[in-house]
Amino acid sequence: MDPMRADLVGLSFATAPGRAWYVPVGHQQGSQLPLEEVLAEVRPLMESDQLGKSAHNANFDMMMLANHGINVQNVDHDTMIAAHLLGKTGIGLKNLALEVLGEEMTPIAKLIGTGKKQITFDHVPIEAATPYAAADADMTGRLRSVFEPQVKNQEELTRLMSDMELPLVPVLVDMQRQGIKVDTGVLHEMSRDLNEQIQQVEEEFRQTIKEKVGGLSVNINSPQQLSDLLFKELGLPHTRRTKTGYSTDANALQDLKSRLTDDDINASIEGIQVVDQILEYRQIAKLKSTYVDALPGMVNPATGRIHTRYNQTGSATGRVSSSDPNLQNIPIRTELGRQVRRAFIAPDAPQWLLFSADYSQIELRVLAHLSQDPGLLEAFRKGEDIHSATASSMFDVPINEVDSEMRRIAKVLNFGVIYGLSAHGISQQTGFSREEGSNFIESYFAKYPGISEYLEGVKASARENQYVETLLGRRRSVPEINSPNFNVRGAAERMAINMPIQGTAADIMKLAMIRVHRRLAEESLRAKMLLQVHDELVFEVPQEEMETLKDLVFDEMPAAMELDVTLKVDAKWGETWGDME
DNA sequence: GGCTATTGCAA
DNA sequence: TATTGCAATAGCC
Repeated sequence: MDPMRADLVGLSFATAPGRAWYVPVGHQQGSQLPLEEVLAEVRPLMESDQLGKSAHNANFDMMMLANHGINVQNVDHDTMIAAHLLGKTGIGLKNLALEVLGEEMTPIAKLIGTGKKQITFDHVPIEAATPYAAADADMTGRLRSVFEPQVKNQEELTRLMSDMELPLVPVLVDMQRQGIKVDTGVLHEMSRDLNEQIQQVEEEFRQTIKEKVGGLSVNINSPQQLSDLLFKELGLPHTRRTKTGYSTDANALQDLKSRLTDDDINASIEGIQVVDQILEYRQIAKLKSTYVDALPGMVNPATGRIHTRYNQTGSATGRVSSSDPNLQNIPIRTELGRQVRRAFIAPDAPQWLLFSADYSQIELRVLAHLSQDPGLLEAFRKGEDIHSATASSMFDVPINEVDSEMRRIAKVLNFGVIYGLSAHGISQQTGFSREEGSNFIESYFAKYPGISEYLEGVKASARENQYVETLLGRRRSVPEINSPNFNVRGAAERMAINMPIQGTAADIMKLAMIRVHRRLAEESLRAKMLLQVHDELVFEVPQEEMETLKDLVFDEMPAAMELDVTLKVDAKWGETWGDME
């Protein structure tokens, strides 16, 4: 087999961890395949890859083969991207085959088994694997022939495909392969500390509830059991209903607490104590189970790094998502949480550092451009703090007389407008009444009439077309926009409002990543792009390249898209992701 | 073990 | 009863 054969088209089949097999697209079930030949060549390369069996997706393998001079194109992934652009969100090859082609495909589980007896795919005998590989190849080929013309039919989608999604693939793969270094010592130490704290809080919790429940055990991790405890045993005032009981989430518990504090009749030292203990337990337990204890197990022993997976076809708005682990939701807002970020480190500090560049208020800038609201545009052009500027307008005071409460409220409105605000949402976020929430919205739109008109326009267009789109024409279908059901329609309207804003911001970031990646290569820098967190890019960089990298991202990120407001980029750097300035 | 519900972390 | 994600635990089948 000639490794550079142009018609060897890569196709991921059965992603056992770190293992994908490649067969030419278009082969049908039962046809003769040169699978043995392909495997003979590809398998040793995969076995020898330094990252070994670390969990990765097909593109990871594709690029690995490309690095070894095998000219593969991952048509499987390309087809999924096309399907995604066409609005087929969140479904894989098997579902697409069923939905689009009416073909039922046998799940891999049938071949490799499940549970303890499960084997990885590279141990499946070749005779057994061949028909499955052929089925994947066949379906992918047929799906491509369905989707390709549909994409070509729409100029915007063709451009998104050729100028954005396809060039982004190798960027994401490089980031996945590079990984980020993690100091597991920091995490192990934290785990011990948190364990003690958890034991202590749980013990206090048991003491507090002992008299009420006697010998009965309450699992503090079970919302159902907590609901019974708080609202049946302790008789506390009800929170909002869920399907299984009363809500015990942090919001509900905070509300409950304030009612227990304010209301003399319900005054309950014991109740307040239990609620506080649950809240504290939850905070620590969440951190420990989701991050502190989980992350060390995700470090690849060969690289000492965590290699997240980036999903290019996972979201309805065009965002990239991250999994295994998700590095887009590592804590930062509390000091305890930020400590987790400190475990993400530069290699060989201080010769190397981590560097982070983020778009400042990208979604509000996008909104200013899309809505052309004069007030919002002007505020950005003046370079003002946007929430203070909004507060200044809303409350009719000079910007230097805006106090923190006014700014807080304005900030809620600015965020709210991106999410499709409601009077109720605003009241929840601000702590004011629904009535006052409604008044805030009214004065907000009075000052930003362009935003109001824009939102009405988006909704009208959505009702007409059943879809909304970003500035570059990425679409999201919103069929329920015309639902007679108030709740269903309302939800669709909020999605319709949010998608063009969030999606345009996501498009900008994708273009920026392609530009920055290209420049890093062109200038042969050792700096590497590691993470994307929606509006932020994280790099590792040798100190002597720091200034170059800074100039580079300040050049490329704002230039990703030309809007009527400039795209501002902030940067910070340090030895860990947790302490940067 | 697969599925749903609840909860909570990020932008 | 604000948008987009991913993931942990409980609890059911």
